[in-house]
Amino acid sequence: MPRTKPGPSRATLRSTPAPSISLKSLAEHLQLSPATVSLVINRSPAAKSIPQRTQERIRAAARELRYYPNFVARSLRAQRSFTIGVVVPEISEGYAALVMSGIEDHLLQEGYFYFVVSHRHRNDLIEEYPRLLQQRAVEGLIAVDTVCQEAVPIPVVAVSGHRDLPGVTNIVLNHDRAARLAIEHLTQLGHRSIAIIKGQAFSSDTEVRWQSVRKAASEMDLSINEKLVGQLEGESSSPELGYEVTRKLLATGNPFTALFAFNDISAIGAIRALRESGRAVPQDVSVVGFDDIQSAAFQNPGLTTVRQPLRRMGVIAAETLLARINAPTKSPYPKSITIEPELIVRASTAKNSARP
Amino acid sequence: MPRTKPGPSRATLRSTPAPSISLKSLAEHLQLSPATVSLVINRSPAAKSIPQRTQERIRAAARELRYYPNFVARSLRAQRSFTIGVVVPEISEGYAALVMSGIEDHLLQEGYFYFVVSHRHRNDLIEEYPRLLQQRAVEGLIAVDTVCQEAVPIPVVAVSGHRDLPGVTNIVLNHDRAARLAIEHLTQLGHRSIAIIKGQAFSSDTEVRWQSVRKAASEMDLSINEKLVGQLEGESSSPELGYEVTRKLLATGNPFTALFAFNDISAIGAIRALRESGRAVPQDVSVVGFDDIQSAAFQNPGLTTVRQPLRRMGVIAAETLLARINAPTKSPYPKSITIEPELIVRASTAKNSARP
DNA sequence: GAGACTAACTAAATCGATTTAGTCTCGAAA
DNA sequence: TTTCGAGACTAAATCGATTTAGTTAGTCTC
Repeated sequence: MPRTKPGPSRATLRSTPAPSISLKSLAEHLQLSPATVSLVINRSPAAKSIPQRTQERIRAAARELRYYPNFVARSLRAQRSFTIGVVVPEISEGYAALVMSGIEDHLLQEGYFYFVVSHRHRNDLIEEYPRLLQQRAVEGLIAVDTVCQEAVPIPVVAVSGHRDLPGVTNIVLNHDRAARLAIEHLTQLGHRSIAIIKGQAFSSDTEVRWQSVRKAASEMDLSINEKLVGQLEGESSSPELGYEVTRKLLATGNPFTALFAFNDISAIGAIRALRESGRAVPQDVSVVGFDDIQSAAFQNPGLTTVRQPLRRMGVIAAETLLARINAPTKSPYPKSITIEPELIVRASTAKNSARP
Repeated sequence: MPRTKPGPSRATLRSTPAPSISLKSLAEHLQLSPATVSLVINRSPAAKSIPQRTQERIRAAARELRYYPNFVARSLRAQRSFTIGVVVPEISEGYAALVMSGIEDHLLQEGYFYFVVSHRHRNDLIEEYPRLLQQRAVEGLIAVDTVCQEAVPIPVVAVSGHRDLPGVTNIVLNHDRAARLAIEHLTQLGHRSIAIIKGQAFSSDTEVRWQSVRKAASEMDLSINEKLVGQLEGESSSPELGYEVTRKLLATGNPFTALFAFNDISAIGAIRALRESGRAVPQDVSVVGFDDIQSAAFQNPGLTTVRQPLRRMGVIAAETLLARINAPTKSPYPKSITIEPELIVRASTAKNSARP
């Protein structure tokens, strides 16, 4: 049975407190036909035979009676909604919020609005929401850190997407470069025993980044001790997760002088675990985060981290999506766009002081 | 001239890659009229005279041909959009993001979607966005930490709103209680010289909270030294602001053993400034924040703070708004709903060790 | 066999704007 | 005096679904 949601299944007629008059009543008031008024208001080329005087009169009346075209009627007629759907794992996370802020910037500027839905890693919702959004007539989708399951018939841009799906443009960080920046920084400081915290299995960046880290390490003749590799576990996005992994890493007894965390949040948790175990950061252990979220700079010590230009990635996602939406159908589109990371050195990393 | 945005002013006809067939074609396929099909699909009471066999046939075909009712057409006819507008100062702030996450939870559950717009404290946008949202046919508005300028003809719920406007339901924290919790906590620890950081002038909570603090202080026979009162300045929401004010407070030379910040973000900045000046937190100065954002717990030391149940406030805002939207017109609605705060004691406050 | 009912549908209006294909009037050219 | 063209509009179809007020055919009743 087709889903009749959203809203109560039988749409009930309600009298909304009429905010605006209709084209028809405006036309009546002017003693003209709706057609004429519409042509003038939309500055259609077909209005060129209508004398300036009449045009002025129409516009004046529209202003005076506060006529605003009904957006829904217009959407129906034009088969366009000027609306985008944005799918994120969780709104209240710094990562998604920053990307969204970039998305918003560009979309609103171009006259588009967007719906946000967050799936909290629930697979049923990841499948259902794109469908619901399509029923809501969105013209395109932006998926943030979310692996889309099936192809959809509208343009999709995935921020940190990594699967090569038809119809999807992926915006990806240059992870090879990101890993190299971090590892290089640490090795240059003299660190050879580096612990790594991988992301959760469900995060779309996890696998790619891990490969990049291994690649960067081998390029620098650094061997990664498997005993020093941990993985975030759990759905939440609190530093707690990083704290737990780090405690486990410490518990194994394998010494390390540096730690590269999957993201800033987990790096913050890691620092707490290290402190509790009596290790000072950065004197005993250097810590590098990832993302450069706002509070990274205001940790104590300030967090050295690999910055992802998240806001910028949001803007690019929006630009790319609108370009695809407004391009002639079936014209080619980019399958992938690469973004460059940047190393932000703060106070959580220092020269290795352990004797060699 | 009426605003013809959003979207290009002349709506252009585009062939969206047809994702769904229309009611009409489904009806043709079934050799029935659209009316019949509609009645059955919507389980309208008027369909009771249609035999079960036919109903089954219709539903089966709908499923098979993947018929989904066109939402825009439905909206137009029913004069309902099942869409809400949410106005926030800035998406990427923990405060708004948490409230939004609560809003979303409830709205989606009830079959509503929402548009988000962020005004970044620009007055022109604060005026324009509610208008644009109304043109987009939203059925109600939730304003987060935003002072609405003029009355709008649709239901509005303001989270942390404080002005008594017609048509607006305010969701407010019990600031008197919040201030008392913080001040009481500090005085019980033996603090008598307490510095206060007020919020920015544009924040809707600033004034109310300040009055509550004065009231709480006088109730506890504590006099607030004007020299120990600072105010956040600047639009950004980084700890930098709290850092700056605290430096100024320290520069005046007036001693204090405790500090009550406007929010957690500024408390974090304050702690940094205190440290830089050689004061340890909490040994030399106790610090209390406000909000209890996620990272408050993971500061070093963990931040003692007054928790606002932000997520919960979002849920309540959404509930209240939907109740108003679906209530019979002109029925009375709550002007104000009060939320209770909670003191979360962590490690940034301690007994006053200065000699009396 | 007329009238009353009921079951099983459907025609058509409606929501509000857009747009194509006209219509009507007037002045000028042939 | 017809004809053409332009100027100033407008009728009506369309987008897709909903819903009221029917219609038709058959059954039952007295």
